[in-house]
Amino acid sequence: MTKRITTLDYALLGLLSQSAQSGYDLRKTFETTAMGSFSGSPGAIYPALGRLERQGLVSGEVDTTNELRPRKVFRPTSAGKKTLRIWLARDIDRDDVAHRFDELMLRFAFHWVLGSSKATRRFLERLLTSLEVYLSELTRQYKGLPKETPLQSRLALAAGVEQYRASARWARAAIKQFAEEDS
Amino acid sequence: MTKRITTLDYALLGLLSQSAQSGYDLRKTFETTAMGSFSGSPGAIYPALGRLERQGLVSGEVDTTNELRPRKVFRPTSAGKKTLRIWLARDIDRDDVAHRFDELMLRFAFHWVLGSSKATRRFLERLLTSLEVYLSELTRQYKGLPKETPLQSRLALAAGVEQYRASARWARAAIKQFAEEDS
DNA sequence: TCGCACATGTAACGTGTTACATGATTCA
DNA sequence: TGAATCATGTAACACGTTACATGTGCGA
Repeated sequence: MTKRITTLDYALLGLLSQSAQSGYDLRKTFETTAMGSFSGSPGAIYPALGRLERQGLVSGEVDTTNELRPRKVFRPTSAGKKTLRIWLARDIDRDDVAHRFDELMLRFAFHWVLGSSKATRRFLERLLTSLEVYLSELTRQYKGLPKETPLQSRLALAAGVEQYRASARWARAAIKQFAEEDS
Repeated sequence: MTKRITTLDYALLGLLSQSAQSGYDLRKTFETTAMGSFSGSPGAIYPALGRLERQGLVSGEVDTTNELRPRKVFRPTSAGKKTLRIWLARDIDRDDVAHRFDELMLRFAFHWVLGSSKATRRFLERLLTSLEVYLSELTRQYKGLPKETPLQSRLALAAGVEQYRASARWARAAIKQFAEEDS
């Protein structure tokens, strides 16, 4: 009965895979970068680190190089790395693009952990397929709007369509970049 | 001490402004349309309707036209309509586009409630400005990435940039549509 | 000396998710 | 008869937000 892991947990695991850090360092990353959407208030991140430590996914040790002002530095355990890799390689479906798109992008950002550009290629291809599925659904919805639908509502839906179209273009360009490389 | 109102609450208020509906109707809307991102599990929506009713923002009455199978139909009160309008006309800042973009689009979708296309024009112009502010921030972040940044992380940030660029283009086009009209 | 950045946490609170509960009607 | 749809809800649980608590070191 392994416990449920949240997106924030995965974000922490990914960041800690880049470099061992303290809770404070992680907070600053959330505050200053585009990853801020995954929060980073102390009331979220310190409990999350505690949970991950209890589950054996990260281990924290107090840094004593600077005697006063101790920091607790966390790094992923091998179990944590495995958990992260499983998440990264998960399959993608329509619901992921429809409701959890930023989680998908977070996964992609950490995809370097897997090492193989083959896995990344797979990810991007599945992403593009799901994007196209969802885009055709959205377009159908747009065309099927009752004619009395207010212009604003119509445009709001169109905004979503444009965002997803941009993402699909991006995915196609990204695939090309990874097609040229080898793993 | 007015209670905090969640995005789901506003979504419900907006939908009920279009037409009086039961909880079940609302759930189906969330399930079948792009508004699904704002959830709509029974465990979220029925309590939300109860809260709104206790706060006097909606009123529900049992529909007896169909004797068996009673439905409780909700409609916004005048206080509820006012609350909704205040939310719709709220100012937009950088944090809204950075962390709550779909909430902004939800607001825009319900903007017909305000009646005046002047308010909508204002909304779109503020939105565009905030988008441009955030876009320049993201671009700066992109250019400032350390050169050892993995390609995947770099591309993930680029995906965000492309999404926001698409939104800015959309906003410019929308402004034109509302500039032509009068209110 | 004042305030800010460093650094880690806890407590109250409310909300959403998941799963369950109930029961009638319609259709195959 | 059994499954799906209509229709409304409740209960357990855990998570995130907001606000608070505490204390050091450094620069103006």
